[in-house]
Amino acid sequence: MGKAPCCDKTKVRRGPWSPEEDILLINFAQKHGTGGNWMTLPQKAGLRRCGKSCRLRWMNYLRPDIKHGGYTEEEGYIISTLYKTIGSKWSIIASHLPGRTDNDVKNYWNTKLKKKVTTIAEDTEASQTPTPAIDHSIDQSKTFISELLNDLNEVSSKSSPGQESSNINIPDWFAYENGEMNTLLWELGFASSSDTSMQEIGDHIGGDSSMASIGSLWSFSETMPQSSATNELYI
DNA sequence: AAGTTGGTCAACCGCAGGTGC
DNA sequence: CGCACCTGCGGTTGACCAACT
Repeated sequence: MGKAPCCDKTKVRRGPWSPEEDILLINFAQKHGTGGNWMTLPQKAGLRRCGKSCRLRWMNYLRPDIKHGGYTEEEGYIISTLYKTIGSKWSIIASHLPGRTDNDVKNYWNTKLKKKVTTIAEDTEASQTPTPAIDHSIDQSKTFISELLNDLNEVSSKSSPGQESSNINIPDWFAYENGEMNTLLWELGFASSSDTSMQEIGDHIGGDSSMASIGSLWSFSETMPQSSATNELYI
């Protein structure tokens, strides 16, 4: 048995939203919030739209905290780095960029960054010299890594409940001494210099850069498409 | 000036996962 | 436990616009 469609497509409006429709949705959201049922919202709000369409319009465009366009170099860098690290998990990537939506981030990557990154990769390959990363403060890098680890740990715990860290294959990079790790972090642009240590990062994360947290990260990363560059995936 | 091409981005589609009955 | 419904997500499409020929 096929899945029932979410709405009758012959009875709902489709395509671009008119200003009038936007106003109806905004007014309804301001009065009643959007926490209820999206499927019944259109009727209550007086909209001839599918609930999914209303949700998408609100989440991606009408929310008051949304930023449109004007991506900074910093944001572009974060998107590129996260994409290399976790792949097309747009919602996770967007959660690291206040005011940005998954759709917006995805569009920005597909239309601008993908080409840029490909070009840089080709240039780098041609010249055999690493492309210098954008300069970041150590604090920014630590915060960034800490948040990323939290997110990945959360996803990992959901995707493989009960998995013991002892059963996890520890990647090569984990065996790195601080020196190699520093270099790796620097190469990936997580640090502005080579003086960020795993201990510092561990302290920042909460005094625990142990096998368990790193291991859960690895168990998560095992489900990810592997990068051709061996050191890109594992942070 | 008209036609073509390429870039951008809002919106749609289908699927997966969560939840309640 | 199985089903139906709802939400969220990622991939894709298509309309619009600017740049180019």
